[in-house]
Amino acid sequence: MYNFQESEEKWQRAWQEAHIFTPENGKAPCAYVLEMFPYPSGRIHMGHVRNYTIGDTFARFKKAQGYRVLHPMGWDAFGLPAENAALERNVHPRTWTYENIKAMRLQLERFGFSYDWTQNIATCHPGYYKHEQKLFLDFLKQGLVYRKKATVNWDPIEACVLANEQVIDGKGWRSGAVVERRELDQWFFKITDFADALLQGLETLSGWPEKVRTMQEHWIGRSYGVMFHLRVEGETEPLVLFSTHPETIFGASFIAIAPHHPLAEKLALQNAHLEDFIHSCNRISTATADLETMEKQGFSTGIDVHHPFIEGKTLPLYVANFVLMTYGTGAIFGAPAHDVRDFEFATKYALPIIPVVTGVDSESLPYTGEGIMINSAFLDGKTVQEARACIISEVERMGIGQATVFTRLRDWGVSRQRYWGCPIPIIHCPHCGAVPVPEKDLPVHLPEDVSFASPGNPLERHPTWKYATCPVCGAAAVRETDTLDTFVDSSWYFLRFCFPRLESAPFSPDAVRQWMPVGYYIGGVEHAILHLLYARFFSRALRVCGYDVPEEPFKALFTQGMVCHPAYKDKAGAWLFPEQVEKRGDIYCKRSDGTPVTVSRSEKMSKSKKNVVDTEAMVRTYGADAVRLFILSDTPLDRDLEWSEEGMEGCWRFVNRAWRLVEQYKSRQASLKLCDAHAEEALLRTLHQGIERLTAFYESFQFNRAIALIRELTSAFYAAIEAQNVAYTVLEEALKSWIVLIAPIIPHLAEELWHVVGEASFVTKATWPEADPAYLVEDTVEIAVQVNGKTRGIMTVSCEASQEDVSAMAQALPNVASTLKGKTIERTIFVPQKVVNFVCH
RNA sequence: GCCCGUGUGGCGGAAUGGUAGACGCAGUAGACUUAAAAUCUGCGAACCGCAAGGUUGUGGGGGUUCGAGUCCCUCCACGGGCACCA
Repeated sequence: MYNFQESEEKWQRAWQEAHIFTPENGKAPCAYVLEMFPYPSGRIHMGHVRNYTIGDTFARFKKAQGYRVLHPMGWDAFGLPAENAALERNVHPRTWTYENIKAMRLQLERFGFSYDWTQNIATCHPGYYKHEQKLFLDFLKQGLVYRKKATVNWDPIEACVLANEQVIDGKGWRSGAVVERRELDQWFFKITDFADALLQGLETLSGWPEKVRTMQEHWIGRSYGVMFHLRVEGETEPLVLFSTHPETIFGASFIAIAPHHPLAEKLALQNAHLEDFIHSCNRISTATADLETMEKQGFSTGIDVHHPFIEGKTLPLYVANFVLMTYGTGAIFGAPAHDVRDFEFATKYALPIIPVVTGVDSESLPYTGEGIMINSAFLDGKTVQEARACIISEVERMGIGQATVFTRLRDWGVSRQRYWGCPIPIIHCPHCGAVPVPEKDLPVHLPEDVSFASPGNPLERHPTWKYATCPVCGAAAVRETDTLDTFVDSSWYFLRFCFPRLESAPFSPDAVRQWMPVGYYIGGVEHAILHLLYARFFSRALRVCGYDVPEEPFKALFTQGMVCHPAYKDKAGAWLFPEQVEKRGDIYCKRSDGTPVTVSRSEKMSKSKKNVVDTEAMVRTYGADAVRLFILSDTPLDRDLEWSEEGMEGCWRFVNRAWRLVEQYKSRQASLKLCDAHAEEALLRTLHQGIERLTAFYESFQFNRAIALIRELTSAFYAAIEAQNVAYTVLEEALKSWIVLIAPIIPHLAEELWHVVGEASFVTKATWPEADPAYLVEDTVEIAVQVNGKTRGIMTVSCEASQEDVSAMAQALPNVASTLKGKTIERTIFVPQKVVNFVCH
């Protein structure tokens, strides 16, 4: 019986003691395999296990293939949960975080992942964030960081800023206080400067899933249109509009501006009703939800705006809640006949609806398709496309505007009014303004002695920390008390991970040149936009600062699906853990009292629904290898995986079966002397064809298919041992290849077996077997015989067989002959080694 | 609303336009055992048939092709992303 506990512990210790996972020097090609590093929440969940098993299997495969592999691990250690823990349990965020790191590292070590734990990084360590502060200052020097007032969600009770997600129905998630809009000075990264580059870069990322590229494309969101200005009655300043459909301008029946448009705010000074209206829009726009059901509302200002192309015509000016200040110019013209949103608004306020494209009756409004222009003066008779080009050149000729491209992407606000993050290295001087902390004074350390007893940012309230002198003029000044968004930490960690590292610089240029870009990046699809976009921005920004890093940090990306399980609820409606439930016959019952339980469909494991499986308990019961095997079996990695206890047990059985195979071989070795040349060749064929296909499956991350094939190989070996017709010398060599092939997935067992077959070194250092081409070509092949495309028989023929021979043989098959009887063959389709098809009537 | 993805046995899934259902789970029969567990071997889409074999079958409908799970059109269901984006 295989003692997995003993074996797994033994080999994990041996690997670490031998520093087997530290990248070696040498000339071999490099492979940088990286999994998205975890937030140290305290527990490893199945999602982590899936993520890291995928990466580890691939890293081990590449190592066996002779690559120098960099496969690092670390901790994305700053973040809000640490502060919440401080509030709830009166424990320091640092203590909480490092304790979690310790606990999670122990859990990860039990899986035997090929990390060099001596090279572990936590982003909350000053040795990490001091470099981040340096990068911030580099960005500042290059004008990639700026400060501006921005609107935030302010919780008046907690005295802090809330993320949009923390605002529920316009109230703070914790305090329940009505959230206010406040204008605060905040730091921004100029990601919009790179909108074009980030968009174009996507086209080069052939190793990324199409889906992720599309999501980023939409997130950046380009609109091609025209920006032009109009004269507003009674105003000296013109009003600037943006439109992607300028050709519908002759169908315009109103102008609408955003509630926070400067003109709206100016008008509100003299109009209390308008002020009220703007105020009512505020309340709603802070609450993120329910935009969909929100009713369109407008406030008629009574002011006229002059139509740009129709002399003497004016359009009424509205302030409307559906116009966003954050997109375009915050002002639009409404063409109700050809825009769903404008149509709804015009209907509500009884504004004219003027069709300007043919083929439209009142039923089909609003119409947004192609057609011929009407009611549009000089555009009449043109197609929509032609009209668009025409009106843009007309706008430019008249000097009232120009063709413009707008992006949806906003600059990245990185200020967080939080303690547990990287301090922003800035000193605010009453005379010199915002002054960078000199590099020699880095890092700006987070103070240890902070209190969470009262609301607000502890850095703000600290008795001494924020007081400093201005590095320029020496005057009394205060430190920036905001810290950086944690997404900044994860935007460059993969550069710091490059080995060997420097203490004196954020990353070593030599190491980066050697390892970057990350060859294989593996993680959850939930990071498809923010993290991956920010990291791509960082690379480009670093280049602007003179760092030699590749433009695209991740060459190939693999996004794994979620780990799912049904959720259970008892009669009282309380969630139950899977182990509290058992199946009796066809119904699910509570284990404790047998009462029936309702079962939901399988969904993402989450603590709140208790549909979680404890990773430690699984390792204890089945061993790391069996869990690794299960989590890679059956389901392709980009799909959601359904956890099943039965499947888990099946994998445990396979681990034991693999162990018994070698045991059985050893016990029968002495009697394996007779050799049947045919049987031997057949086994070697199976093996070498297996090597060929398996290598391709590993390479393309099709681990589910790799495992199916490994099982087939295993069965073939069992059959050979049972038949006793292959000499042990041949069999043993074949078994050794097989052990190397299974090692990336179940490394502990493989090490153990490697040892049993008499090898002294590590299988983890063994070389990947190569398929012998001699065994890959077959003499004969099975081909299908079809009549009118329907398969009527199968026969084995020589690979080189001619069409004539194959046809003759095929027609002689009894079943084929009877089907063909009385029919005339019109055509014979022959695809060598595949099929012969008789077309007849 | 827009964009993307998925749809194959009881279940997870496999299949360069060429034998649909590899491999696993659950099931079932047999071997071993006093018995059970474990293990090993076999069977297994549905319908008709004693069998040989036949018919149907990859969400629905249509098309291209000698041949379609695979390509094209269309509809439906589910999942995900974005969303008053001008």
